[in-house]
Amino acid sequence: MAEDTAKRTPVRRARGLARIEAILDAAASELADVGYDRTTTNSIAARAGISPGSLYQYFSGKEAIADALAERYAATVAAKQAGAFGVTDVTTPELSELVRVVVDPIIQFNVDNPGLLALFARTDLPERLANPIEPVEETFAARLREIVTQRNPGIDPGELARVIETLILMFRGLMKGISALDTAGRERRAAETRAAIVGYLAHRGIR
Amino acid sequence: MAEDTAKRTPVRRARGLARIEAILDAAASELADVGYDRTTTNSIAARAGISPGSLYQYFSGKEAIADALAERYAATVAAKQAGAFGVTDVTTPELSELVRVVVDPIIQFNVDNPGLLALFARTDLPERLANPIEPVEETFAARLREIVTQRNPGIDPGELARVIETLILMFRGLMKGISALDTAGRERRAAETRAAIVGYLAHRGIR
Amino acid sequence: MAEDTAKRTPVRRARGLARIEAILDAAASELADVGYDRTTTNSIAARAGISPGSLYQYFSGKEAIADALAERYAATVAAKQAGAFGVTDVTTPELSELVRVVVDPIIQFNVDNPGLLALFARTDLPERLANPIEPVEETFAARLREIVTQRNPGIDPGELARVIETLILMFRGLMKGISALDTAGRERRAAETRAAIVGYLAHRGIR
Amino acid sequence: MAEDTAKRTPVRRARGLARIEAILDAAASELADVGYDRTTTNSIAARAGISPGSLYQYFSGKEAIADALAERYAATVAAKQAGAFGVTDVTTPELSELVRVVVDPIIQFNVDNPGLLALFARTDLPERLANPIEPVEETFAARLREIVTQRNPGIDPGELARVIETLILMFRGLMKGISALDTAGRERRAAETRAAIVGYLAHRGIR
DNA sequence: CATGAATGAGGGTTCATTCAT
DNA sequence: GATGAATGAACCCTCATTCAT
Repeated sequence: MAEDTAKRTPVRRARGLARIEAILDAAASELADVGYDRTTTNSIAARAGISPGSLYQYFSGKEAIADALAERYAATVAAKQAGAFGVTDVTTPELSELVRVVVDPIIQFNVDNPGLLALFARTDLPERLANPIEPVEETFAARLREIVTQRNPGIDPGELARVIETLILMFRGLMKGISALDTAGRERRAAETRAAIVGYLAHRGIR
Repeated sequence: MAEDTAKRTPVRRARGLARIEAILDAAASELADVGYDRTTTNSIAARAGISPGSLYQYFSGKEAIADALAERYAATVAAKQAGAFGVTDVTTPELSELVRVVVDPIIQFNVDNPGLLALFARTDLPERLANPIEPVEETFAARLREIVTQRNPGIDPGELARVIETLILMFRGLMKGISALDTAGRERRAAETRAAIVGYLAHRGIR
Repeated sequence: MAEDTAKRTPVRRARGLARIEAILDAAASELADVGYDRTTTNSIAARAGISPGSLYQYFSGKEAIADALAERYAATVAAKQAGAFGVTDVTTPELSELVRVVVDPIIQFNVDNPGLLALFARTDLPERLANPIEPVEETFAARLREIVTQRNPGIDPGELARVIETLILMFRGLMKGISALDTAGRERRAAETRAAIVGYLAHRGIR
Repeated sequence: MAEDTAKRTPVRRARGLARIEAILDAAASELADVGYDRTTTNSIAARAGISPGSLYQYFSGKEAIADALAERYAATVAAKQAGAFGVTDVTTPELSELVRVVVDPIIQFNVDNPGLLALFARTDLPERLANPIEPVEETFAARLREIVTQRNPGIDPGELARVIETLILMFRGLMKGISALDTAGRERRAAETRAAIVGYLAHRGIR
């Protein structure tokens, strides 16, 4: 996508990157507002302040925009995770404290990026094709897997997989509409989300 | 839409009702397969074995079909709930036992009606308009509210509302894709769902 | 394409067939006027007096229209050939007389169907895919092959193939723009076409 | 377009001319590959190694490129013809020998310039506008006219015109796809082309 | 009532051409 | 001059809805 970017003048490259970001921002907004199917390339272009044709200068089509947005989400999450996790002692803290540290940034990310959930809700993908948004959650899932394994050394791999999947599904559900809430509402939702996760894990005997 | 149904001959009315059911069945299948946006009125008609024109004899449009399907789901759930709940002692059982009795029929309903979730996932609705599917969950929510109130008499109404909402959202997330699983997979998912609900409630101090 | 046509009422079927003919007529006109690439589905629809959407009731797309038109040409040519050839003694007549009898109907067909040539001139087909119009010429080529073989029993198959190909290519070239000529011009062009064919064959030693 | 070329420095002019040649080369290749309609100005620019904007520095548009290419073909053909014809005695040789000497360079030119035929095949021109490629053939036609007149002094002008036109049309048809053939195939095609021309002329009573 | 052909606005996308840099 | 991003009209096609039969 950006292999020969270096050949261009810095100013051009900068403008191109800004355009790409603007398009992805516009796409994210549209996704949040009307979902994937009703997000049109023309509406993305309009929202990004460019013409329909220009959009195709940067992306090969609607799907490519979704892919790039998914990638951008994944990169941002990875960066956020690195920051939040890197400094944290994983084995010592209480479960509820750990959940707060690990989960809160993810919640915040969902609040900040209401388009994210729309990508998970895509209904136009044949079953056999992975939804390109999956890597976003995989970043999260991988970290969870690591933490749970470190704290529960003997855990059965199949059980681990089930637990992670359950956490992801619960989490997705609980993030629904969180961006539309006011600050107090979001904090309440975040508290319930933490409670649900801690409660589930505790009940499951996972520390 | 059906106000003057009584004027028609019984046989006509019966045929009309059968047609309506066929249309709703077809719509549910399509919804399950491709989601709301990609469900076309023509495909519904084809699946129902009627012509596109006939479909509009019974429904004023695509939206009206979704509404009617939501209503039908609500009615079915209400009926099922009545049956499953009516005979049950609500205050005595262990939480985990109660959850099994209350939640399992709902899980089964989701398994049997994969179109249901597609209605919750609609992205084409302006925020201010309630999703017509909500009544389905309201049926469930009302019963949950009743049970929780009976078992936890002094509970704060605001807290109650938050708990119910959280349960609903978790539940929705956990039902995602359950119809596509095999029997063993469904049972595992059901077990995790129960664990999540029980764990959340227990952690919340709700019995 | 028309497998279950019989199920429809006769009047509907008749109208459908008329529409198909109208679309093919319109397509042929457009092809003759502006060529394949510049023939648009919308212009075909407009010329056929229908809406763009209606066109797709009868054909799956632009390519399918070209295919159907090619088929219709092939069928018409086959019918014409049968009539002109069936009653003719092939071995006895002078070459020039035979050419007149065999070639004139083909010339007339090209005059009557200026869209035909546009199909041969398509530039959008990957080499490996046969142009769907080929069968039209194949009908002609097959008859030529038969005649030449009967009159020149010992002819080498490779030479035969080369001769037929050459005749076809010459012929295509000579039909260019014939529809735009007036009656006298057409007759002159036909005369030259016959002369070219007879001359080539005679020079080649083929009787 | 190039009126004030003289004002520029020689080096600039030279670079400009090189650019023009590069653009015409690129256009010819594209024409050969995909035909006129599917040849895009952007693909020409890319193939010429310049930007789309630069292309418009040298040509006012797609049509102008086709015109210039036609002119270049015409000039090249004229030069080639001069060379091949200048040294030849036109009245003495056998017809078949003369045809070989006159026609072979033209065939070779078509082999070497597969884009040429694509210009003749343009379908986007209103009837009233002459195809700008015609001058190419006119060069050829003029020489043919001259030769035929010299060898057949009393020929009727109308008949002469008809013969020349017929030769051109046959020839065009026979050049179709010749570039795609291997060496042996090309020689066979050339032989048939000569046979067709000789045969036609002989049958027509033209020596 | 049922039918299914007809409609036409709008979707994703391309490309000849323009213009700020 | 050269660049290549930007433009927007037009392309092929879909689908919710209507209407003549």
